[in-house]
Amino acid sequence: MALLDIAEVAERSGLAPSALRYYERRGLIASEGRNGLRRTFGSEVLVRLSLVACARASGFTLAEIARFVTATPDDTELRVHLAAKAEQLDAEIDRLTRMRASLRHAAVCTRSPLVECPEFKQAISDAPAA
Amino acid sequence: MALLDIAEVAERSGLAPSALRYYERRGLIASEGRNGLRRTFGSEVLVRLSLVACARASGFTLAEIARFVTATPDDTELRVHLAAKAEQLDAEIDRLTRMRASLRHAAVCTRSPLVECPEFKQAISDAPAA
DNA sequence: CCTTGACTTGAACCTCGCTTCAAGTCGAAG
DNA sequence: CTTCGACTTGAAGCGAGGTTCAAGTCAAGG
Repeated sequence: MALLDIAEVAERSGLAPSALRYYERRGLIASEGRNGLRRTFGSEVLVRLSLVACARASGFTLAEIARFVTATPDDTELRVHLAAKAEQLDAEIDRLTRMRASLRHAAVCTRSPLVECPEFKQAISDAPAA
Repeated sequence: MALLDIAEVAERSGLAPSALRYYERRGLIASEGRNGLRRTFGSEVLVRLSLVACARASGFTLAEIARFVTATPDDTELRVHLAAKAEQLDAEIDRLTRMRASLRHAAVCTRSPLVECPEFKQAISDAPAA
């Protein structure tokens, strides 16, 4: 099993070396050891980084992700947090779906200014919490 | 038509006065005039702030929002941008939907650590761009 | 008129997620 | 052995989205 150095991990993950060091500092990833001063990583770090990317894209902060990657099944507090986060994602999916509809309308609308269009406003404001 | 002062707008919008001043500076909102030095706003600023909140929650930057709130139908470049943004929202909705499924699974999973669960990984990695 | 509360301003500050910089280290290759 | 490229470190910096602070202003009320 070949260890990867930071440049390789960076190349294959699409992240900057500086970001990898930052992530290590924040506890999201860990190197396996050192070759001199240089970090060496197992190939599973790539899977970890893929998860990090996905979570970030879903609105998790790095602190949340760091918390999550070390989680074990008996971590009840985290489970509650995850369930709550899933609820948040429900709301966000709703919101994005509506905003997408508004944007699609705005892309063809003839009203001036666009944001005063009743149809646009309607799509935006179909919110339970107005 | 009663003009609102910044404290009232802040109260009713849930934003800090400092945020309102910041938004004004960035061109997202405008006061109607001044009472002495104090800003006075028309009640339609509340609708505007609602739109701003919605757009922010959908991933727009303040610069994008400022651009958008002044848009007119002949603004072709912006229309292209809006259509592209709607596509982005498509992808993001997909992503969030998958992440939500992963979180729901993680909330009940018995695997340790949670992120090594194959089912979890599967839900995350059902990505066209892995 | 005076007082006062809440505004104003501009600049410095904060968090987050990074990046850049300067000075130093060191393994690998020749 | 020397050289050198790419790493290391810690600190300072960046942009985004704000917040806080200190000093000043002023309308409204008494």
